[in-house]
Amino acid sequence: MYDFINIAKALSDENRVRALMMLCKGELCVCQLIEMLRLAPSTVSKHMSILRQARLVESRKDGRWMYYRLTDGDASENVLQAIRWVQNSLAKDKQTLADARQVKGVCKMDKKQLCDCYKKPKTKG
Amino acid sequence: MYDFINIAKALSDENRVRALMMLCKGELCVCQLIEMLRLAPSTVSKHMSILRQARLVESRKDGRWMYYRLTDGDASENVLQAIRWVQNSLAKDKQTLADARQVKGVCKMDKKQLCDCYKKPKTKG
DNA sequence: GGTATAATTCGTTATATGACGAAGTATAAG
DNA sequence: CTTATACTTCGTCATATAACGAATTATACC
Repeated sequence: MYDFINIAKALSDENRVRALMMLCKGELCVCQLIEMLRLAPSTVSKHMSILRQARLVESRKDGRWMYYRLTDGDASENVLQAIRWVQNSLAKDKQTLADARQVKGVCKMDKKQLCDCYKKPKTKG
Repeated sequence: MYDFINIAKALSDENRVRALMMLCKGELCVCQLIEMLRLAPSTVSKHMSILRQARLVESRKDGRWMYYRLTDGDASENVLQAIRWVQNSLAKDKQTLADARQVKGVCKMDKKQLCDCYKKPKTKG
């Protein structure tokens, strides 16, 4: 029950669900998620840790960069079912589609440049 | 997205999830849910209205009694999938099994007697 | 009609959550 | 070794949520 509630809570915030959907096409770095969600680094980090605690995502560290991806093989059936539910429910969602479009561009950007963005006082719009 | 988040929020409270699971075997009256959850009538009523807003349950009024049941046929695929996810995740959950056992007894009780219970200052325990 | 009653709505309170910036940690670069 | 940097943790604040009892609504019974 506790695990279930944890997953449901993780899925009850729009920014977390957006992040989760963005990971459908492959792993993303925190700085890329920051760029997409337009939230403070600390906020995005917290969101991702909540998703990870719920076992919905996994992470790997590559140097200074932290990558998050959807949990796959080694996930419990309940987690997998939850992920399928999110994906089915939001496959045609407006925000999801817009994010999917935009994330492609973000992936092409140089990560160094990306990280510089959120240090300046909100120049990028 | 809004609908999805609404469902996830509805599922992120243990008492609401317990209520939902109790409805798997058939409809229940509010007074029966009050007895099971051991919460104030106003609290239970609020919980059920949240579940209804999320379209996870439907209700019918029979005289003074209000019955809630799981949404079935006329539900969206996303709602049905959410319900299946809850059911699969919690089929073997300890709390769920205990509730299933207890709810049988509550269903056999006289509703009038049941409703009297929560008017007295917490005698039943 | 008036009273009792099942449920809901309203108002209040305590706690949980989401946001941020500052401080801290771990790794890369000089 | 020192500095820069990508991310996380911590502390704080505003808002959301869950709980309750009081007041209200809708229906049954007299």
